Amino acid sequence: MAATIRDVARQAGVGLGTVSRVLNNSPLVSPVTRKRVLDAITELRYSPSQIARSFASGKTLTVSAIAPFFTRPSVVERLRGIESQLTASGYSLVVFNVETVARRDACLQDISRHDRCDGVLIISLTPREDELLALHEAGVPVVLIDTSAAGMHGVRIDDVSGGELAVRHLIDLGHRRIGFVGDSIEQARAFNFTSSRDRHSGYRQMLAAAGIALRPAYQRHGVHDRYDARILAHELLQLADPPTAIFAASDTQAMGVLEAARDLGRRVPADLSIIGFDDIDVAEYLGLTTVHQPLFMSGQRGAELLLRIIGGEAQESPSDVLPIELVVRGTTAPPSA
Amino acid sequence: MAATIRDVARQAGVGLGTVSRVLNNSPLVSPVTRKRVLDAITELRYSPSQIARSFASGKTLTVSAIAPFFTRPSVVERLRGIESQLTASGYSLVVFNVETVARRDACLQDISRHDRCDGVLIISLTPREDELLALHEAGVPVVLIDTSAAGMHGVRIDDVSGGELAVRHLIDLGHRRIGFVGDSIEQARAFNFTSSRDRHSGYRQMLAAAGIALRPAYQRHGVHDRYDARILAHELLQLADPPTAIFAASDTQAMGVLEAARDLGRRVPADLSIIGFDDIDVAEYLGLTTVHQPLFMSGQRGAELLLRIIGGEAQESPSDVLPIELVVRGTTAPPSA
DNA sequence: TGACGTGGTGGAACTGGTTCCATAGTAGCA
DNA sequence: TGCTACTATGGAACCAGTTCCACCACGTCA
Repeated sequence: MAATIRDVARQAGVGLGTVSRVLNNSPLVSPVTRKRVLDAITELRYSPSQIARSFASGKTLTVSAIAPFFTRPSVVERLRGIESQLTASGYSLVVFNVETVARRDACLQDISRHDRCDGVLIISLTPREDELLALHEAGVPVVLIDTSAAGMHGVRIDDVSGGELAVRHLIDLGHRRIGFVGDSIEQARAFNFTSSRDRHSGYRQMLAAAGIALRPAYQRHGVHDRYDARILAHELLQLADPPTAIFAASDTQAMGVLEAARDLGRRVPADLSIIGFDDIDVAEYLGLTTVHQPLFMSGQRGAELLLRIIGGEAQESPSDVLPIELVVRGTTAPPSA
Repeated sequence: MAATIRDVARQAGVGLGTVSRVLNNSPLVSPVTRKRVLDAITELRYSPSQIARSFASGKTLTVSAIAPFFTRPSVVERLRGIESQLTASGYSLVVFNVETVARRDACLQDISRHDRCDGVLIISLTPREDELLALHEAGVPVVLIDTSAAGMHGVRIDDVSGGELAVRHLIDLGHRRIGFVGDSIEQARAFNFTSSRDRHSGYRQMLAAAGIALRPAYQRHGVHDRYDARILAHELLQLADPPTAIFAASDTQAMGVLEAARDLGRRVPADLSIIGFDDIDVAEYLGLTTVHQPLFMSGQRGAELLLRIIGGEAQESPSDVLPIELVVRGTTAPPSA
């Protein structure tokens, strides 16, 4: 059917190796021969088979990304960063969406067996001990984004500091009664998510540093979405002694808190201050005060790092920590009276 | 290094073909032999090379999706539908993000040459005549999502009817001065987007049907994002005789219109009614009246259709039209006075 | 003049599966 | 008992590239 490299060789009156050399831009071809080959390629409308190429060379020019909940704006933004970096380097991106624990485990196991990609990017999911071992044994280059693990390369932020940053902002404004809304502990454990957990640590540490007692009733955990966050915030706001400020572990959850405030007629920020985390696209639209993290860049850097590892460049610093920044908008203010 | 099928054959004391048959669940293997082979596989920790498999069989078990502006919530939702359907069928998804016209053209050209995937899903981008020809010639199965083209399979909605539906709602409420904010005509032409154009047609037809004269000043076009939509809405609202209602060609653009109303102190819906299109996730959050289209399902159906085509099942009906629905929320009301 | 190096070239061997043909074994049947 | 038919099996050929070794021609240098 389609022309093969042998057809081209015959047509051009040269050997197989020469055509291969032309295809791979080897300098060891004389200009005259090169032209003859190129002419034959054009004439036969030849296009090399990528699969045969991968098969013979062992390189697939493909990278996999494993991402939980693909629809979360923060994840999408990271994927966009990954895609931009990969296509710039001629690599393709295969995407795996993880929405259940079973699939999470299946994906992480599969990597170790697949030879379908040259490397893997794992977003927000932290491999467990046994999985780390399997990955190491399989020898597949892996870069973690938004997490880290012993002996693994990664690109992340300091979530504990981020939590501290958010809570310090609230304390600086004069708040003492500060609530927290974050991910369900069971879900986080099942998927092995760490960001909400770490931001929560930051929350606790900063309160402790300010001499504010921790109140268990002020700390709520639920599924990472607007709906659960809204319910949790309802609970917080209906306490006898409700918080005057709430730190949500993500902007998505902050949106749920905003809804709850609206439901209960609390004015934001007059009656209630709200701060989120991530600085996703709609945060600006909603005027949400939040902690900005470079999402697009995390994907870009992660992909770049992975490609360097694939290319055989040894990386001294295993983990890249990106800067975060407080973005004050309209949902935080000093507590009223 | 890793065990090959020949190692397994030797270990199990059987022939190559038998191992291959076991791997492919052929019934032509006796239970005893099958067990021997499976034991050898376990013992050698053998895992078949996917690439070699693709190479030999010509099937890649991979599907490509070409999507413009990956970050748009509507596109993400479609991709999620695609991914869910594909993984359920054991296929992988390679994603190509298109953000420039050059990349659009490159992607569409590449498909015809690549043998890297078994089929292609194209989201929102309509191939041109010459591209259609090339695709046809290449013989790659293609399914279009959110568009259609002569002789191509597709999954879409009726955007003209959608535009009519939105505008009829406004007319029914008593509006006569109705503005439109949609995609820039140049950009739409360059990418060959059609949805905003068709929704605009629906707008014009419904106004004509209601005997309302078209006013060029009421129809504005800009880049498909919040920022441009905000500026365009500003222009509309500052006309001497401003519209009492605005139909935005997408929810994203409706968000820009909402911002403009806020900027200028117009109350929504008292002073200004706003209707969007798509019913993306935040539309509910914002209480935006809009035209709902089944985004997730469009991806799912498109992938399903593509897999059937790849499987060799002839499809009689080339184009699948999904239902749309008016969702009335809080941003539309009768005009005041 | 002969030894040596080097740029340019051809082609066999190899990658790890699938496919298909040949063949052995065995049951069914007249 | 011999013929047929069908199951179970082995293994060569094949997919389309890359890689590497052998080799030639030609210039350089002692």
